[in-house]
Amino acid sequence: MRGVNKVILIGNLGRDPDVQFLEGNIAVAKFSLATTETFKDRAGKLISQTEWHTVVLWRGLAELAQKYLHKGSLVYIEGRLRTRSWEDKEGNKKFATEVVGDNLVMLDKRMDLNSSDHSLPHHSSSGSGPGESFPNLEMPPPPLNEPADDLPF
Amino acid sequence: MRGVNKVILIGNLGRDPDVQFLEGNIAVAKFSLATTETFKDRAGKLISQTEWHTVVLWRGLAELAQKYLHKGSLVYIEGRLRTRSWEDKEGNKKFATEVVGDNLVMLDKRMDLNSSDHSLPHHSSSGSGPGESFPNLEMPPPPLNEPADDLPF
Amino acid sequence: MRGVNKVILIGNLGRDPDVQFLEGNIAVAKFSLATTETFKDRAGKLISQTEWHTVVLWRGLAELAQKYLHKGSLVYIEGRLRTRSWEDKEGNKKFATEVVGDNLVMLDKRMDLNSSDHSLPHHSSSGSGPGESFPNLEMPPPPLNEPADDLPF
Amino acid sequence: MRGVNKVILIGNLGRDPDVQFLEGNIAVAKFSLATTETFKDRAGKLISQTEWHTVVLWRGLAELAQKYLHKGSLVYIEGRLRTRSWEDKEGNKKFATEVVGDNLVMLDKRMDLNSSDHSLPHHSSSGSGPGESFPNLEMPPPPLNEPADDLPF
DNA sequence: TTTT
DNA sequence: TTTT
Repeated sequence: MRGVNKVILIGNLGRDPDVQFLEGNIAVAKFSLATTETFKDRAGKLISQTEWHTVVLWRGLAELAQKYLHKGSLVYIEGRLRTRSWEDKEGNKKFATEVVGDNLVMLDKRMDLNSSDHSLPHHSSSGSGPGESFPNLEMPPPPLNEPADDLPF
Repeated sequence: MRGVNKVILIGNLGRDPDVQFLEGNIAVAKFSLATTETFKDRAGKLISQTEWHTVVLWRGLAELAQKYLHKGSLVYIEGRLRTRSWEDKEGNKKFATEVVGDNLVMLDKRMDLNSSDHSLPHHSSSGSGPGESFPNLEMPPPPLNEPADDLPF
Repeated sequence: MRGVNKVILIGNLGRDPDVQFLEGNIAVAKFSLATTETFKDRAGKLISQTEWHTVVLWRGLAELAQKYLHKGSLVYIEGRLRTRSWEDKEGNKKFATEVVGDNLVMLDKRMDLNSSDHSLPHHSSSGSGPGESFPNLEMPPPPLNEPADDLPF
Repeated sequence: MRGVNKVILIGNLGRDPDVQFLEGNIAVAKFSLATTETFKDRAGKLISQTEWHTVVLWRGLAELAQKYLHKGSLVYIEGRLRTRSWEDKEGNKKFATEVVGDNLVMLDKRMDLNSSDHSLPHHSSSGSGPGESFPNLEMPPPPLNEPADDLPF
């Protein structure tokens, strides 16, 4: 391949994720993410600029989103751009550009997953239950689990 | 600020850049960029997937684009996502997501800018000639860096 | 230029930043940053892997670090790799690779800077004072402050 | 996980890759990569700054490196930082920071892998021939994407 | 040396 | 529509 298509976002969810299950029980989550960048303009005035992104997550990441993300959550998303187009009922050509995430890092304190106890309550509006043992963690950048320090160099 | 909005693309221009000059002689360049990623599907078949992006460059970068980029050019673009919306004449809400570039690296051989002479002819789709000696490819044998700048550590 | 040298880190400071001022009152901050990635190995076992990085910040970013960062702070750092080498007193060749940051985003709740009130206490060990009015915010990726939506396309 | 450790490089190999095979026939490639960034200093003078990185690739990527990369090759590398430490024979503590790559894009024309034939000769420093028709540079006129996959939105 |  |  001779191409790269990469997006990196840190921002807050505008609403709770919308999660659906396709045939085969494949989860798809979708939410709006606001990234706000602050800088000084030429006059030295602090300018805050917010951009809204549509983020789409599949499978394990979608299930994580369903369980742990909600309106206001701060997340890091790494993914790629994808533009879809279609015609609405009036025959108007429509475009929508989305960020298809393949890595998700939750940045809210309450949402850390590094602990071995994953059943903490988490400020969630949707609720959850026991036994959230992350069978689907499936973090995308596959380990590779190299023989580490026996590098022959 | 608590946000990040970053895009990294490597791809080819679909057409020559469209460059305009706003009042104040501010250059704005716009072009379509195709990023093609190749991967294997579950059956092990090589799948090639092309995504088109609208890239917008301002000022100096737009002028570089005008001078050196053309249909087919391979470039690295680093920038941020920006979605604009408007209503067309029929009153339909329209959206367009663009990548506003704030870094540009030309990856075609003929387009190297490391020389101090930026007035080379370009737009050449094939031709070459003498003097393509790429002295900077013959780089000093690996490391051996200098003893820092003035870092007090 | 035909090169890219970019690093993106999210992690926690191992200690309070070490900040020094060079002649000309130029601030330089240095700290260790731990990035922890969790993934499943082939056996499905959750593996947590921590890497330590040396981060160096200059000028305005160094001053932000001094004021707002401390041991444990969660930050996003964007920068570039730089390897320095020297000989110690025994004449041994030494190398050190650092991440020179040119963007910093504080991800701890208490440390948000988007508010207009910047004098909040912040769990800091070093303390601060009133009137921290961010004269040096100087976020690196210069605004560019484009004439926005009067884009001629 | 609450960490990110990501490196993105574009540069030229300083030497042919050094490839070794560990037990289990696992390939490991190692090479030096020079990234050169050009910018203007305060006096407006063009400054060119080269940084050398040690890149390590595993398995399939190492095999690609062996087949297609050589001294001077221009590549995009995406990976993560890893610092190893050890003591040399004299008992001196040594450190080495490497970029462990998990994505590789070859940016030299001759090295395009978009074809399904990966067995091309490479190591050729100049020659060319028939069949370099790059049909994928003649891409379909911009957008007009397909109506999504099966996304339920 | 961090974080959960 | 978020966040501070």
